[in-house]
Amino acid sequence: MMTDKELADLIFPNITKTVEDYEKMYPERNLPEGAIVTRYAPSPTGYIHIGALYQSFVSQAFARQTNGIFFLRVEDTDTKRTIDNGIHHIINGLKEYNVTFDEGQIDDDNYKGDYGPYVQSERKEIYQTFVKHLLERGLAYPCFCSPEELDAIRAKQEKLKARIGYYGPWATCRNLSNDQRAERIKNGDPFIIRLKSPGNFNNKKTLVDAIKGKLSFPENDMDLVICKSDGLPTYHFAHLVDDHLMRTTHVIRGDEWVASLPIHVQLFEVFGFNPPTYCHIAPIAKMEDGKVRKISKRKDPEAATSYYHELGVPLEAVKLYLGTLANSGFEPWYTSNPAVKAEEYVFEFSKMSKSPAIFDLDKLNFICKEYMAKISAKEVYEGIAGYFKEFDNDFYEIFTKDPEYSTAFLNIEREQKKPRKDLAYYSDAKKEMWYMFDELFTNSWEDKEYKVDVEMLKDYVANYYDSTKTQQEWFDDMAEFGKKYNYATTKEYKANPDAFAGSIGNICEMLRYVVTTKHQSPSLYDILKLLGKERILNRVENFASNI
RNA sequence: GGCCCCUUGGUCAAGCGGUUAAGACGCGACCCUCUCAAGGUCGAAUCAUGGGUUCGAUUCCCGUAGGGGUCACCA
Repeated sequence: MMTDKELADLIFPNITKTVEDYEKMYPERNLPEGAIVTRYAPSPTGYIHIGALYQSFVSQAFARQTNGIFFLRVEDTDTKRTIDNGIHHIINGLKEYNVTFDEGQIDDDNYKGDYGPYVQSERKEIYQTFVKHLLERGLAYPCFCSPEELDAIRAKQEKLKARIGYYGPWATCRNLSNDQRAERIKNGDPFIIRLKSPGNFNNKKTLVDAIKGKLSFPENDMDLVICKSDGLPTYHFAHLVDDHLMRTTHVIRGDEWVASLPIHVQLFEVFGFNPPTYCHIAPIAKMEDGKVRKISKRKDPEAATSYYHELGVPLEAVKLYLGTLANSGFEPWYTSNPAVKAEEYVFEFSKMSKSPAIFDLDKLNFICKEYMAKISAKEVYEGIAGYFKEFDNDFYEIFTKDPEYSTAFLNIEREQKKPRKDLAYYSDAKKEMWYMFDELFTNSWEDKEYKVDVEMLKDYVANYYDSTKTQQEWFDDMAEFGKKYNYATTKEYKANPDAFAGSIGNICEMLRYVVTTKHQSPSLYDILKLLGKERILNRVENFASNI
């Protein structure tokens, strides 16, 4: 009769370390009371989902606000999904949003932390040690069922309306003798390793999730796969080993995992470890045809963080938006604190929503505008330059030719108590200010109906306009000039429209139209000043000859 | 289908047994020394449903409906 120990040695002859060895190697962390140790644990697909950004941003905030640790663990046990450079894209993609790590791979060439390796494919020996530990105690067993046999079991269960899964009487390999197992292994039969579940489906179990609150469910009685045929662990088992050994205090992850909680809790119990605090975050959703659904990588371009980058959205604003979704207290906090960073807010798990939030583009746009108005013209300039350098080099060249000029335009109506709010995205710059550049200025006055007194404007610009005047003086001058052509102040004109040719406002309007080709623009005074007398006159004359 | 979770205006949401049920986005109206963008004022719009418990339920309990998640050698 072969013992469990002998079987374990047969399966893992090269594993000589023990669970205890690893316990000593990765001791409890020495951190201040209440410090949160958490992680972001992506598969290296290179893709960053908006929900993943949300989770990592929140996780980072929790760790930092408690003087804890936020680390990156690469979950590459699914070799089929791993792509080259996937991690490079993830690290750099998150860095754009100021999400950075204390441990794990912290940038393209540097690694940090004493609880590694932080890449699952490099932890094979550790996982196998833990699997062997179970095998030695008869708490796990090799299973030789082929995918076809498993399908057959499932089909039978469906027919009988039984619970689907590998458990109890359905778990046929559970009852093999060790001699039978050894024989099949020696025979070269492929196998995987399952946990011999001690759970009873009829026993209820409750636990408290930091976000969802009290959760109750039946004990897990499925004999789950813990070690795949390639020798790598499944997610569940890797989660147990890694989060225990890395001394994670809070597992912050999407709530698609709550259904796995019975399994995870059981795994910790089997080893006698304390489980971490679970924090299951509701997903970011989307409304489609009146139905709510999780925002999807396949169907929704806006699911990728790169989408916002390409759109020219200020990435800080995306984070601010995510902050409003995370905790309702966040929004009043940042609106009343002009110069703060999103991650400085003290988040609370208990204030996170239990149900999905529908992504609201209108709200994001609003936040973008607020953000753009709050930062300096210089910062806006940098953001715009960065965007166009990547996506429209022609405009980039023009825009950056005279940084002072461009910045001055961006500063119009900015340094005041209620700053101008017309830009939402960096990419808006081109359509908002193209007419400020002679290279782009085209004779495209489209409003053919609109009547302009060209002679009057020529007279005004040539003989009255003075770019050194203050705004008030400028306006007063224009009022004075207006009298010559029988244009009154707005008030006077409104009171007696028939007595005048028009109002000062009408003169401004004509000038604005001629100079910008548009009926709307930022402060005309500032635009004229930036353009300078000569260019204004050119445009007026140009208008006269093109009309 | 089994198991689990969720449900306040169009959206994000406050509320935690007694409130005229906050606030924000969006929407509408009006006001505003040059137009826009803003800003200001006002407005429309919410407790899924049926039973309990209670002097009193948006708040607590149960059922119903609707929604979501999950049932892989994927994470």
